[in-house]
Amino acid sequence: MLDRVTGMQVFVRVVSLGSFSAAARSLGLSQTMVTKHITALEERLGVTLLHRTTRRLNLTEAGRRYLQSSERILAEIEEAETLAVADRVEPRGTLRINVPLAFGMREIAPILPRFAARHPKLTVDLGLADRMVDLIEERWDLAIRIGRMADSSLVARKLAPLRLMVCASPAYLQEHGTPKTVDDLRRHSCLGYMLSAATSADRWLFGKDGKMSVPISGRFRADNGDALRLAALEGLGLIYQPTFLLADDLRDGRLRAVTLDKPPVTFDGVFAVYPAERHPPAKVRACIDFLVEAFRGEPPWERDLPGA
Amino acid sequence: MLDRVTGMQVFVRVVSLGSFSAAARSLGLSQTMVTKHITALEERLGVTLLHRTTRRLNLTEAGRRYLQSSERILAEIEEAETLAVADRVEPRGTLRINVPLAFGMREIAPILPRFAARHPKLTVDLGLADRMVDLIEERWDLAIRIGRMADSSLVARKLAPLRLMVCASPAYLQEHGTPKTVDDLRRHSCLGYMLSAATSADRWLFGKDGKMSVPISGRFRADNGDALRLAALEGLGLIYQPTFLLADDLRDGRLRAVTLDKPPVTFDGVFAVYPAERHPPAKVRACIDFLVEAFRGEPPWERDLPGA
DNA sequence: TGTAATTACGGGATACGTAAAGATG
DNA sequence: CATCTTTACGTATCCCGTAATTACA
Repeated sequence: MLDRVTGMQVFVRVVSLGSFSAAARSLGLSQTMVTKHITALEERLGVTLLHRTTRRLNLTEAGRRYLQSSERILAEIEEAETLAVADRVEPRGTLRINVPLAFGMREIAPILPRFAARHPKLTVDLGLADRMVDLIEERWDLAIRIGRMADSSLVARKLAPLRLMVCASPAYLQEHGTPKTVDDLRRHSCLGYMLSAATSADRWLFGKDGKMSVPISGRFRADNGDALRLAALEGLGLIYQPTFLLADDLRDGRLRAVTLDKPPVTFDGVFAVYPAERHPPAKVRACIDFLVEAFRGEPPWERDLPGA
Repeated sequence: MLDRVTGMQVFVRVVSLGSFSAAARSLGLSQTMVTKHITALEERLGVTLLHRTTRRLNLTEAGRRYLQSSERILAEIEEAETLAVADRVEPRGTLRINVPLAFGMREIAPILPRFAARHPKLTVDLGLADRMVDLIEERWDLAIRIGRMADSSLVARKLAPLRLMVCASPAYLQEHGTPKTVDDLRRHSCLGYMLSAATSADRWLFGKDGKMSVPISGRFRADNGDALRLAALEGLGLIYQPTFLLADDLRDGRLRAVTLDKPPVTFDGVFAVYPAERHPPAKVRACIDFLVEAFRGEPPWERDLPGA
């Protein structure tokens, strides 16, 4: 069957130009196809749309009605497609981005408004949550994930490297001593992070790919890095967290880095992840580009970092 | 390229059923084609419409927007096609019918309101004019033509036979005598009709197909049969006109039929003509059927007709 | 492991243009 | 007779379903 939309386009053009051949030339079609489109349309509808001789064209009443409908419908199709195309060209609509709480508050929230300001037609929804969200189910366009990537239905793009450090408050170290090896950790209070697979609440991982796993114990656990940080500031124990979380306190001396005999686990880094689709919308690509740019080179939280 | 409208239909169905295969079953398509329609749509737009795994479907933002557009567009297409189809099923809109003045006033105007009353959605425009109108150019849906058909771009349907008669007022015949042969007409005042090809203003035609042509002369001509009739009533001469024009006067004795040695010209009859199109609208077909029915058998103007 | 979406592939329908015919003013 | 629409006809395209493949819960 001949495409109905094409049929409408041909019909509208024929009427506006008043001639089959003019429409054919104008549309880059053969006269043959113009005839066929019109007759197919009439056949489909069971109605004559145009009285035609070789010299004159006259719309029937049905033709006039159908012409109006066609013009409206074609305009709406074009509008619909324009809207869709706009999506891949210019950031617009709503960008829903999900970010872990601690990293989000420190590194994303301060700079994201600049991104929003850059794209007037875009609304940004920033979700701060440490739990593992289902991007598709909850309709997040984008998320930032810390650590190692697993989900295969997502595309990940690295935004920055990530380092973990063990540290504690000067008061704690003074009182309990400074551990020198990962084995020493067994005799310390270690504030466990309850969420991440890499730093489970009762084990800390060290070495490349976290091959060395050390059981830990402590009197305080949380599923939130900042809560652990506050506990450490109070001298409750050692924490083992990414540098972005610790940087301020290290620089100000409220926390002190602890160097052990094994290097920290190597995480892959900070990633932007989004649903694997053939055509990610412009807003997603633009935001990722923005973030990559913002964290290019040495990430801000690594600058002038004392200790290990 | 895959039909865009079909694509929209598939897309809408997929979303409403939440599954490609369900949509395929529901539409009588293969899963294959559902996939292809959706991906073709996405390819065309350059935008992902659906996040999909084998278990779940989730609209993207662009998909939600396009869904709304699609639903509206499909509804409008259906409405447009329904309107067009209604045209061929039920008389509706405006029927513009053009009828010769004399015949129209006598035979059509009295019965056409019944036709209009029968079709509530129909508006009837009755045009009474003897001049030869261009149906297509002036947008007449239908015309009634008296005599012989010529125009090939029109379809003609016979409504009734047509007879011509020569007659005059009793006073005229008393004063000038009654002609017995067509040759006698040369010595009479013949009131010429200026319009019809069959009865040209200076010739009267007799015999089958009008093979016998008789030159005439008279002191009064008109392009309107009724004007000639009134002249004849005043005794100005003979007239040679269709019986429907003369019937009343013959019955009342104001005119008297004249029988000559040659039969009147055989006209084809009274015809309904309409533009030759493959799909005449219902209003045209209904009106013709109505007229055929009204004039079925012996036409009203031939009943109880005295004279030849 | 079973169901759903996607890809591979072959056959048949058809959209398209060239060229010739028919129509019109 | 020049121009425009329509028909005839051959071809390359692509639309479609079957079947195999991949992905997911």
